[in-house]
Amino acid sequence: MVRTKRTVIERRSGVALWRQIADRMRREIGEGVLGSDGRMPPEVVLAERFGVNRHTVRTAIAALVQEGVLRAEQGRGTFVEGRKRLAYPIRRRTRFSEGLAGQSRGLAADLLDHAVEPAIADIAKALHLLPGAPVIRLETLSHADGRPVSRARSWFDAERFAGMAEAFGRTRSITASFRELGLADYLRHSTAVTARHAESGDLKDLRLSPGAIVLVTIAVNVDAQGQPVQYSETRFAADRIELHIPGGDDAVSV
Amino acid sequence: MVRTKRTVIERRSGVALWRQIADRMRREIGEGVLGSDGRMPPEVVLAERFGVNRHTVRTAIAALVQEGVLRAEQGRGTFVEGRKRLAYPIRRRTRFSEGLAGQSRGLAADLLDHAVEPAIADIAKALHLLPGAPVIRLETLSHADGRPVSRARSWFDAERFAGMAEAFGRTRSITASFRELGLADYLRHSTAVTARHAESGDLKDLRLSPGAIVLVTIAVNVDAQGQPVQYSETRFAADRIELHIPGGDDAVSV
DNA sequence: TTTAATTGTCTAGAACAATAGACAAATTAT
DNA sequence: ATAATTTGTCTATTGTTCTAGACAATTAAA
Repeated sequence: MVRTKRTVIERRSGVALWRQIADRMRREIGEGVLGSDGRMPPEVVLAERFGVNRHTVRTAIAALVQEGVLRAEQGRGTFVEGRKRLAYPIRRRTRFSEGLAGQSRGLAADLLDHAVEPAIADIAKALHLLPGAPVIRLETLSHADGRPVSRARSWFDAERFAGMAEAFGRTRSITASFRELGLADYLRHSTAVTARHAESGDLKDLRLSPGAIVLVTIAVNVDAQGQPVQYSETRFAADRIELHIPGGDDAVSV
Repeated sequence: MVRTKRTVIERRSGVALWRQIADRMRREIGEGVLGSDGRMPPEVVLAERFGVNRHTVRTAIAALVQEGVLRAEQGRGTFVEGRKRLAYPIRRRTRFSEGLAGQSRGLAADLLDHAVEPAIADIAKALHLLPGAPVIRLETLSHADGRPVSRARSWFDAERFAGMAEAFGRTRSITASFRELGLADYLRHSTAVTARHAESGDLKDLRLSPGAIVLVTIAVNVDAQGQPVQYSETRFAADRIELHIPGGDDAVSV
């Protein structure tokens, strides 16, 4: 990543100074610009650098401490708890754990909720089903290094993948669950990426502070015959994950 | 895009209520949830829905009017000016104008600035040059439908593509400029995507309000022999553009 | 024309954010 | 042991944001 200019803190922008500073420090920590030695500059120095009062910086630091990014010790200083952003490769055939393996430990996925429901238009279309056909919805949360990195909502044809929720709850893996249900392999058909502010539910699950950004991917997986098997919307904590799209093999058109 | 729950407006979050509401309305307008008929609900209704005072909603609307997303007419109502997000496809052969052709008119790219400078480590590495080797830096701004959509910073080997700035200033196209300089074709080698709050420079160029989000892509283009020809960092206005990756993969596949 | 619906403007007070200064408490260096 | 450095706590003041209410101005409908 290349950075040249100095972000100016904006007043009267509807975003409190402490929040702008917190967001910026979080980013710079992720980029290694700040606290690369694990230690943050003293509050007075940061206040000077951002052109604000020391108390304002303290509020920002308190937010990052709350988030688990920083740790403050009286008399000693403030230290970095989090680490650099993980690179998440988006390829035709990539699986969560393979993608992050080697960069992090403690990979895990939790099943938060699941339900069978009628497919709304978007999902029916993506899965090549009739609107209203029963689909299984899975709400999952993925961790790396003990920190939550993504929150996903996936839909599957309830007829073809009847035991999906049960299998995922046990295996904690989509790939493994598919295999149990007779699908040996699958490919990514399409992925749309956008970004927005995290919503309150995601703030909680991903342990973010208000104003934090999520990268959102909308993806469709297909089986070897090109039949859609999974539709999903995933929210990544933008300050913990970076999506990588290698330009390798040619792609199926949309 | 699928949405189930109702985003709660967060108080004491460091983000002013009017800004949270503005951000959310901008997003819902982009998704067609709000103002799909071109008309916004009355202020009183919006205030009720968000659980805030009418004046707070008015501040949010004023920001979106300033941004060009809404237009308010006394006695008549408030109307949508902007339109849905454009899809920007990222493929092996990614071209700006081809990508957005058919979705919008008035495509244009402006050259804001250019310079020859020594390559810093990141860029030298990406372009397979020695650190400090001369590179051309181009600062460009792209529009669609008369609205700015992306702001890019690109680097090229100054030796191989000596006339790049002049050619781009004239042709307003990277593809055309490459062709003039003897490069008939190029491919996308890699793309990294992340997201963050827009910085003050981009706020101005992309005509965004503070707190707005930009999608950032770091891309490397290569020639037919695999030799890197361009390194670029592009910031897209996240509420105007959605990146589309045919045949990618994402996080649910644990 | 009258009425209803809607945006625009004004005033005043309450809640929140930022500044300023002083000093306490803990740690490290001299 | 003493001094310097650094985070933690407290009080007071000022500016910004949010709420509340009233009413004007404009448009469209009855």
